[in-house]
Amino acid sequence: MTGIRRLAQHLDISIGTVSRALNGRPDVNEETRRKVLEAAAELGYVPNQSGRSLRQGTTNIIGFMMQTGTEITGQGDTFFMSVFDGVQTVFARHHLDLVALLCSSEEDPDDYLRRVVARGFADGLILSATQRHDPRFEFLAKRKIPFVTLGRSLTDVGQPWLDLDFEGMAQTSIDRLVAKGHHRIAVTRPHDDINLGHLFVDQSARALAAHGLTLDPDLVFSSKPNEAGGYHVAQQLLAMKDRPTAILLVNETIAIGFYRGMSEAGLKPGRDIAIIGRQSPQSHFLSPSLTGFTLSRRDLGIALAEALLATMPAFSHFYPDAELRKVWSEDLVEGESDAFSLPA
Amino acid sequence: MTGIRRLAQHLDISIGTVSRALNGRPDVNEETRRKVLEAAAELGYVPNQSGRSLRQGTTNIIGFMMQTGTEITGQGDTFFMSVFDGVQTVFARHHLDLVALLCSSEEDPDDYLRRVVARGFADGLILSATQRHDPRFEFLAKRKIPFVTLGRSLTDVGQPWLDLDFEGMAQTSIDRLVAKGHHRIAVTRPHDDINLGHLFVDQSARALAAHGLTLDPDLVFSSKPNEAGGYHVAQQLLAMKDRPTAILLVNETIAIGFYRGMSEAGLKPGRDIAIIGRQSPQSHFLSPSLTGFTLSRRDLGIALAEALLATMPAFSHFYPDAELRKVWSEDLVEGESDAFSLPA
DNA sequence: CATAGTTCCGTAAACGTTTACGGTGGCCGA
DNA sequence: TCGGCCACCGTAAACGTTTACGGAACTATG
Repeated sequence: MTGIRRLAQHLDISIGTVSRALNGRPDVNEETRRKVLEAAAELGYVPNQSGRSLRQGTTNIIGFMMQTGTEITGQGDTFFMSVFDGVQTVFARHHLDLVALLCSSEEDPDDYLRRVVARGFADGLILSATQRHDPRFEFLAKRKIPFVTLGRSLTDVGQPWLDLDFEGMAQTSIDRLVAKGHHRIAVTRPHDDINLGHLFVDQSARALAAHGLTLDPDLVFSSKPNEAGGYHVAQQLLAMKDRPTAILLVNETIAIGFYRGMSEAGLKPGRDIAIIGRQSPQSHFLSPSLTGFTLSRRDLGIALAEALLATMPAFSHFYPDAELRKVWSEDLVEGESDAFSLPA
Repeated sequence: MTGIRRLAQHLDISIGTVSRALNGRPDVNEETRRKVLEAAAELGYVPNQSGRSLRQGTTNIIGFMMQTGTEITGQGDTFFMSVFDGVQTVFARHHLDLVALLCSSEEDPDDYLRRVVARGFADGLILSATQRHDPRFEFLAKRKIPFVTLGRSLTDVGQPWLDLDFEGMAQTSIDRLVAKGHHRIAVTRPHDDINLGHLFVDQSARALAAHGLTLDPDLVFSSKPNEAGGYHVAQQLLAMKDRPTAILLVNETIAIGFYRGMSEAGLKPGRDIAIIGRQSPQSHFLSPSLTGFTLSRRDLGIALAEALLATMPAFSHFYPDAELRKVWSEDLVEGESDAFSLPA
């Protein structure tokens, strides 16, 4: 005699009533519910997840899919850890278990997702490292699996997304640098069609245009989003005959490599080139200090979780007015890396 | 009509035979097995995991528990990502699904583990960030849940573990530095009772003793395993009147902070102080280059997976002679950070 | 030919839940 | 008194598998 049956026998009531009591159904006497909960705690009863999954066709698991190994994510990965943390706190309130599904570098993300879904692993999914054209979207939409993405994509199937505010960052940065007298300004963009990084480039161009300036195509650098990428950009940029006086480093981690590249060339950020980047735990140890955007990753995770739950029928009533699609603004923290200004 | 029943009906055989065919049981005609597999592929049938879990009492899931948010892990987290990758490749061969269980900074790891286990989440677990005295060990042992740990602990319940070769690193480092004429050598250790970091300190002392030297207690620095920790160590160390001429930075990421601390004081690694640390993707961007130990994280993950499977009855025959307890040696990559030597 | 053994397959129970359905008893109003 | 309603509870089916058991057909052995 195990599980709920044991509990029922111990209380001398039927298993149906026990189940109803535990699941908060209305049609059970409050007095008996009290007894059931008490006995459950006493006997240390916890419902068997396989049993309820089988019956309800639901797993109570949400998967957060990330890529490992490959340098696509690049974020130094503490980024995702923090976001995950925020997501977790929301789901915990609903007794949903959050697990990280790390797609190995050896496996195709699409195949991996297919396996996960075929196995009926999760009730909902969070996708990161979205691609410009991402087949996963349609796949999930066709199977009616609720999901939300961290990052935009051109493949829109109506799912909720959250993303960084590329446009806002570009606008703010350009305005700031132009005000300091710069007119040859370089920007970086993701090397592949990850996310909608091109929005950053586009908006930079528009912002420059508003000041009567143009974005030189030679000053758009494609970079892997890691230290090596930034280092490589520095090498390319410093080899130019007519090198820019300022640069926007849109990714979190590339500033570290860029600094290294500059110092090897005997140059100093903020003195020889103005830099605006993004803050990260690692960037705090750069010298001179980095001027860059900062982001509450945890809040981002919370918003991500709420957006997902808002689309799941069983939970949507908890979040009637969640923002389903939202760019996440970042604050600019001023450092010394963009101190370099040109005479008017 | 769904699932295996549909498949059976389509083939006009019994569901029992279908199940046996799919699960590779011997008592089924090879010809029918072929047909079943064919039809399964055609109809896109995949067994319902809840059903088999309920019946077999097994989930086919292995959980890799990590801590998030808190600075305990510190490894810049790419460390775990890489290890995870290695684990994954092994499990994939056995159709085991690996998920990452990230314990939030807000939750007690013991409570978190309790929840995971109560839910019957996984067939086996990998624990990281082991503590000097770790209650999780006995908890799992009592429930007879197979697990392996990445890191040693004084709480030994006979489970397999893999760990870094603290003794080897200490011995190699001390010998090397002493050969360069250093006799005031500092070492770092984890700030809390994480892992068995004290082994590093102990072995350093023994190695020094073998050279007729002693380890000054004032030169043992306790450090959080992240950039800030290294920075703090630098500040303490540089403020000393009789400061050491060399230091061992046992953690992967603290060198970055230590470098920063030195440069702020106008000092240069490898010129004013000899440093031996540990390599990481980030440390490649340090200048001067770091002399440090390097580790095949992926291989470590593979060994970890094999050690776990070796203790699980259903898989142990695949790994008859897996090494269950092993320190993982690292190679020393020579850089410029320990160039500083003293005249004999 | 009788017997034993082997190979293959069908039957049905079991895993632990949830939930539709129906039933009992009490209360209330007509 | 009766019918109806309500609050509560028990019964049993269902979810999709796996597997112990037994049986049928066939082969080998004497």
